[in-house]
Amino acid sequence: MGTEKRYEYRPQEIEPRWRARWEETGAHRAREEDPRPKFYCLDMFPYPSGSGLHVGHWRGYVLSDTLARYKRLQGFKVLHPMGWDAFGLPAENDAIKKGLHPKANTAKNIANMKRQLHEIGAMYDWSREFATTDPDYYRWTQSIFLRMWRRGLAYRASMPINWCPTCRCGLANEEVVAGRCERCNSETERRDRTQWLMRITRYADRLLGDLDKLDWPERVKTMQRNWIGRSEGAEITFTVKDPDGGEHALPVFTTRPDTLFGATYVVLAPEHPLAERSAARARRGAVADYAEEARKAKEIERTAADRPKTGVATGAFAVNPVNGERVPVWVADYVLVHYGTGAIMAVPAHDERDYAFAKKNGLRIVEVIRSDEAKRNGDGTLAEAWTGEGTMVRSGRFDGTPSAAGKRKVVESLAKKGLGKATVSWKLRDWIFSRQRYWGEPIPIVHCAKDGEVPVPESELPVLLPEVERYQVTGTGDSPLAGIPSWVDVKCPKCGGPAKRETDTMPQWAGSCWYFLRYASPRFAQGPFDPKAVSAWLPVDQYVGGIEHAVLHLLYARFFTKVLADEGLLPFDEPFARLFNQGMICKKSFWCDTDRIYLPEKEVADGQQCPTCRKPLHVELEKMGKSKKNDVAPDELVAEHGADAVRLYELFVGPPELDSEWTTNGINGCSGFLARFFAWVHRCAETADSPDSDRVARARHALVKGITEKLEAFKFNTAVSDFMKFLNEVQDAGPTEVSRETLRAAVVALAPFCPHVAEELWHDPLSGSSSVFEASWPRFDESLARAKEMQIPVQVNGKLRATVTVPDGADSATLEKRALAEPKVAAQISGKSVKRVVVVPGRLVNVVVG
RNA sequence: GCCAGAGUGGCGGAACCGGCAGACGCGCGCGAUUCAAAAUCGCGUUCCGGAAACGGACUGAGGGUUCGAUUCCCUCCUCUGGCACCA
Repeated sequence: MGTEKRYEYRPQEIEPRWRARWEETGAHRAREEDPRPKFYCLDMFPYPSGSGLHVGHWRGYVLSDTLARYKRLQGFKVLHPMGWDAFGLPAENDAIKKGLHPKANTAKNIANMKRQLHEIGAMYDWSREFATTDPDYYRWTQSIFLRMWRRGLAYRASMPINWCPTCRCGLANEEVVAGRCERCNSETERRDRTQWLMRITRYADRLLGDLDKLDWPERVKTMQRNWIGRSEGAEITFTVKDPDGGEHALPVFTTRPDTLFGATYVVLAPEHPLAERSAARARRGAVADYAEEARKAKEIERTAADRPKTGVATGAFAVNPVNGERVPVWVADYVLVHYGTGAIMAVPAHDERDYAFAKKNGLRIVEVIRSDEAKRNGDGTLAEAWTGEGTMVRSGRFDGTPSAAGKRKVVESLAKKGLGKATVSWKLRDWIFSRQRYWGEPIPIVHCAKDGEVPVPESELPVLLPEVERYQVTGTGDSPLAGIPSWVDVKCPKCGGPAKRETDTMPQWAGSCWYFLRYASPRFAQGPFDPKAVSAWLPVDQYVGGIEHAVLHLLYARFFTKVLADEGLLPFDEPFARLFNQGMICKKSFWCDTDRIYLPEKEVADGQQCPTCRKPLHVELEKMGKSKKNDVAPDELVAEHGADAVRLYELFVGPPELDSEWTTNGINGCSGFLARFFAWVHRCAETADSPDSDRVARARHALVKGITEKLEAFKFNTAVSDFMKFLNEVQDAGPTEVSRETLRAAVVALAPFCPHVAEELWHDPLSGSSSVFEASWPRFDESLARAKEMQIPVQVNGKLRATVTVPDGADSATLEKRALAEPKVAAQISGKSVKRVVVVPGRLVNVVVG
């Protein structure tokens, strides 16, 4: 015990030294000319926030770094880059809050976050660092935008948009959650504005179909499938007469053409062009009022699920193409203008929403799909809508047809008359791509009275953001850029006449749609990326990040990649082969209802009371965050235990894909383990090299086997416990039982997890001449990883009664004999007849008695 | 409502393909060291009964399949996340 004191583990001394050394020697540089196979390990692009990293942020970074270093030791050339997603609303809002210019504020935040990331000890290749706000980068974001514009993928349209009254700007649909602004939680309104959109819908089928190619978590793929929302059905054309006698075709979308005979009314979305046009004169005012109300209604009210269905009759009638029946036309906001055709045929007997609406408004309910499973009233009428399968009835010549076959037959018969066709509808909508904000990439388009939209010539890119004093939103809905005539007024690149620059900027997502391509050749000046470098490094082999990007970023990045592939710039059309979503780090938060504030744990009085008002606090386990005052800064932990210990605990805290609770004490176990490991290696190295004893050899092979298998399976938490188990075992053995080879294997196996201490031990006492990361991953021998003797449990009727020790590989006969000879077993079976003995060699013996 | 995921000691969690439930760590208890404390080391630690030997119970609840179920099947409960009038 006294000797251990000599080998005191001092991470504060070891870690900065090795980080400086790696930096000096360029140890983490990814080199294209390296002949080894490549591995591209990427963290999701961080936004450099001003509030700094907490241990929750560390989790993903530690995870990806451990994997990257493991791959490196396995003989891959590893690309593990880092950079900054620095444009966008949060960056701008943060700057406004601090009264700084976003450019200065962003630079400050980047410097701070980079310093914090260094502490982790990750093998980032900082020579490839860039930010989306670098003109050298956004020049190419603008260039890619122009490629999309030329392909007709970027276009302008006037449409109702989500307007956030607090941020005073438009939001993409994806930024509106339950009718509220995702960032500030204000209720959003609808306003009309000319917007830039991306025609992502043109790629809907490929974005959906190619999900099958990806090694991604199933839930992320499911979320994307739901978001894209492919729905097979039919467009069926009804006919509507307006009061002036004009006839209008009214296509409706349905997934249930088999229920067409049960359509008892038709509903138009309030914004549908025929709503007012077709309304009877006496009803026109009511329809217009209803539409106006619906238009102004806040999104939150409109989408509330249990909201009662409202609507007005237009007084017009539509003709059902299958039987010529006249049914009333209604306008109701439960029909959405942007889905399908913005109009539906209502079949109350077989659709819950139509059923509710029909009941409320006294409309007819006609059952046309017969099923014994349907719930009925005493008189045999439907007690609720039957939405399942059944047999067609009251459907003319289709009577008796099963509904599944009926879908096809009805459409076929309509198609012959040109009154219907099979179609596919998508939930996915085009992506609103413009923001009325200062801090984003200017959209490189010039508006000319004569030539219309004119792209800024490539040679004039980037369109730089002007340096300005005021960049706050105007509140008029225009970008602050609109208020700078010297920037806005330009000559038309085409005709030289007076023209104006587009003043909208791109959304934050823009820069993160292709950054993973730029890392391959970050300083390339002839294009967004060097095709050679991109084909050498891409696609990304392992992408690591939070689940919050399951749909938006990951869908947009896939979209951009497909467009660039169609441009002939990429030899692949999916950017991220494999995806891993780490769970969140949580911690208890303390909320005082009276004071309406969160309290940090250390200010909470005994008995979980508020220190000021003495009332009990709301205690909840929540995602760690500064705003909830439950964040833990890594700085103090690093100062006390070292980065390696923090890294180890980040992995040990729980299964990486699940949320885990951070406990302050938990890290002690990891830090203690490293101290013991450090001393153990030194102590063993002191003795003359001796061969491994049997148990040490076994422990080593079991360790390497365990770590290798667990890293491959992303089971970082149990990999760490394998290490602890190993040390517990070999510590029981004396130093003279341990070979040099075992020490080397253990140190290399630790290196992905705790790179600093592994590097230190590799050099001293193991006298490595180059970096431990130049070593190769240790091999293991399955047979040596097994113990020579094993304990086999013996059960009687499934209950454990004894354990016998037998040599590894003992056969069934031996096991049975030994088991029955066991006194405790004999006692249990005496006086009973042995019906059967189940022997599983290497596992157990179960004696069945009756 | 629909679709995922989860439910195991005081706590975080482990358990290969159906084979000793509770690995590993935290916490706690006892002991060593210390003038003392921290740190460190050793031993113990699912629960109930028992001084102990030992016996019994136990993986959200209930049922089923099996020699044997945390693991497979059915019914139900709870929690978390996503979607939510998408016709």
